[in-house]
Formats: sequence, structure tokens, C-alpha cells
Amino acid sequence: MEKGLISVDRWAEGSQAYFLTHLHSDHTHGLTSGWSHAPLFCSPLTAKLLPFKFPSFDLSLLRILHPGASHTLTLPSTVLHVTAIDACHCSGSIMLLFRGDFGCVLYTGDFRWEATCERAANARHVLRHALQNVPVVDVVYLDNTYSNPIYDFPPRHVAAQKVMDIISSHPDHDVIIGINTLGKEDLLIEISRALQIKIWVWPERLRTMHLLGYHDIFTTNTSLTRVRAVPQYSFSIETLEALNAMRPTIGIMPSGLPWIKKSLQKNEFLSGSFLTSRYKRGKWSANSEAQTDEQIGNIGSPEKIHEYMYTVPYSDHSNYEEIEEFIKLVQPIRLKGIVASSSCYIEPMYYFGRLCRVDQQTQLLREGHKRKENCKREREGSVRSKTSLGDVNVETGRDRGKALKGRFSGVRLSRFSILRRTHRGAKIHEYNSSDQE
DNA sequence: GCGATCAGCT
DNA sequence: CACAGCTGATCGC
Repeated sequence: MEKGLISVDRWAEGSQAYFLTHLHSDHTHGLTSGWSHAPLFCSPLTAKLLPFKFPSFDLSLLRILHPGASHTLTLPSTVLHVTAIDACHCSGSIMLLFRGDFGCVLYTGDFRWEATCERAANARHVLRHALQNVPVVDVVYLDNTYSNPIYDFPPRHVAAQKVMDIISSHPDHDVIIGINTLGKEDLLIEISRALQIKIWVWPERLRTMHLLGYHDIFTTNTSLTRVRAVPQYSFSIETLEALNAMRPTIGIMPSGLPWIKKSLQKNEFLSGSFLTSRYKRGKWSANSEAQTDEQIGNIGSPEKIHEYMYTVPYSDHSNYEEIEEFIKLVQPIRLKGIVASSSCYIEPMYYFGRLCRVDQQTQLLREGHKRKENCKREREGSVRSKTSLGDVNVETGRDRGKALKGRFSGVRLSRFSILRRTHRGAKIHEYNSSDQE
């Protein structure tokens, strides 16, 4: 009988061990407070936050992976080794490097691989070190959210500087920043530090901040600060206009939304597109003052999208260049995307296959995709998601549905991904095993 | 009433 | 379209 060995960010029954890369809810669909299938492995920070998201979670099933350390797991059917590496995506996020009978698999989860970020530099060091014990990485499950050269956005510290410039140039305004339940803590801390100001957050978010170890930066007292971080869903142009009836207020959306709009045409020429044109001129640089000064008060500029509303390209996913650097470092034999949704979706081997170790399968795959490209452009986000190569069998998801109807060629898609939306994760490796514990 | 699911919206 | 994720309606228990 066939059973799964391990699952990452997937919660269907049948695996011997489960791994959670981070606590964003599109990675926890199917996970509940009543979890009882098998041990769940995650980072220390995720373990700290998880009981608040899942109140009656059986903590005896929780196992902590310390980033950088190699853990040996004895599962009912086999022994495997796993190393967690800081993914720099949000607080507690990790990548996972697995070694076992099946070979070596690196699962990035969502990740941001910034050349300039100190944390990423540390993560790079840890990854390099971990890779020294590995002859070759057979498969990388890749956060391919922006694995297309049409996506370009700056490092987060540059985007953060932009945010601070916007705030500084509105000294008499209240400032509302949209964030989600987890993530972008670094941005808020940078703002707080640079402007010497506390940041208001809503009560639950304050508890999260405290759990993360930030005790003096955030407050729930509105009278202590003019900068408030609010749930992204809770504010819009309308609420901002309402607020402005009372006192001058600007809104800032730090968003990973693609910084391209209409002109995602065939070529690389992006000028004229909504949010990209400016960025295409001189590469990203930290000195943004000239631009900012001229942008502010200039309605229709890339970052001022409304009289009171600004957007800043602050992304917790890697841009194309960063993914490229990552692949160069790891040099896997194969790549598999863990995100399959956008109309700009391109199977990662198409762009990054050239950076992989060449073997026959790789060559075949590349030929196959080139052929496909020639026939017709891969839009529609339709059939992609290679499966069942070698002895690694994968369940993968996160599709917009439409083109995908049930099962095909060994891929089993969750009902979520078929019927609705976001679902990431993979069941790595089908395995013969006696029983599950 | 509660949890799971899903449409809608941002 | 895309990020990530909430609200609220509905359904089954």
C-alpha cells in the first residue's frame, strides 16, 4: 500500500510527518485545532504563535526545528534528516532541506532572498553550510510567485526608506499603514526607529508583537502616535476619505502586488506600464529623495495612487533576480513551482533550467517546454506542474481552477485548489510503509 | 451554536 | 490578473 512520507504546508491525512513553513493562512488550510494525524514540525517562532491561531492544538504533536541545525527524524518507515533555514518571508518562516532515501529535496516555502539583507546573508551562510553535506540537490520546490523577469521591485530596505520618506514629508498627517496578521514587522520597526515614534497596532496584533519579542515599539494607545498599522482589509480609499473629514490622514499600502500592470506583453519593454515605468529607469537605489519629492503632490505618479493613498513595492517574495541568484547557489537538478496561479505563470524550468545541473531529465524537460513555448504562449495558467519524475511524487496545488479538472497524470489536486483559490504545499514522496503513527 | 466551506472584496 | 486574508452567508452536525 502506498502512503505519503512527509507533507509540507499540506494537511491531508496519510503522511508520517508534517511541516509548516510559516503561519500565513494560505499555508494552513486544512490545519485545525483538533490536529491529530502526526507530528508537526515548524520553527520556534511559528511554534510560539501557532497555539493562538489554533487554541486547543495538541502541543505534544508540535516539534521544533531550530534554523541551521540538522535534525534527524525517525519515522515509522524510514529515517530522514531535515535542516530549517530562515526564509526571510515573515516572522518564523523557514525553508526546509530534506535528506533521505529519496535523495535531497529543498522546499523553499515562501521566501525572500535579498542580496543586501543581513538576515538573508545569514540564511545564505546556513544554506551553504547545509549543502556541503549533500552531494546534489535533486529537487527544489520553489516559491515561484515572481519567477518571471517582468517582475521587478527593490529590496525591502529601499521600499522601507520610501515609506519613511512619505511619512516624513507629511509631518502633520496621521499615517495609516495596511498590514496583515503576520509579516512586515521589520518595516514597522524600521519606521519606528528612524522616526523615533511608536506604532499603533490593534490589540491582537500587539499580542503577536509581544510573542515575537517586540515589547517597546508598539502600542494600542492612539494618543501616543500618529502612525497606525491597521488590517489591510479594513481600510480603503473610502475609509481614508472619511478619516480626512476629521483630520489629515494618508494611507500607505506596502504591497507585494506585481509591479507591472497592463504591458506584460511579449517583450521586456515595460515603459508605460502602470507601476513599473519609473522603476525601469535607474536601477533601485537607496537615494530616493529626488523622486519622492517630485512624486508627492503629483497625482498619478507610480506610488501616489490617490490624493491620500500611496503604495510602495514592499514584497516578502523574491524578485526574479533574487530567485536566479538562489538557483545559482543551490544548482539543483530540477525545479518545481509551488505557486501556480498567475496569468503570467511560467514553469520555473523555463527560465531557470539553464542554471540547474544538467542531466538527461533536465534536458528533456527543457526541450519539452521550449516546444510548448513555440506552439503557443503559456498563459491561462493551465496545465503545468510537472509531476512524478524519478521517484519523487508530488502533490501540489494553488491553482485558480478553471483549467484544472480533477486529477490528471498522477497529480492529485486538493479540492481547495480545484474549486477555489490559493493553496500551496506539497506532499513529498510517496512511500511504502507499514503504518502511520 | 459551532465549525467548515465558499463568494466577495480589497 | 497578482499578495494575503477578512467578512459574512450558508450548510451540516
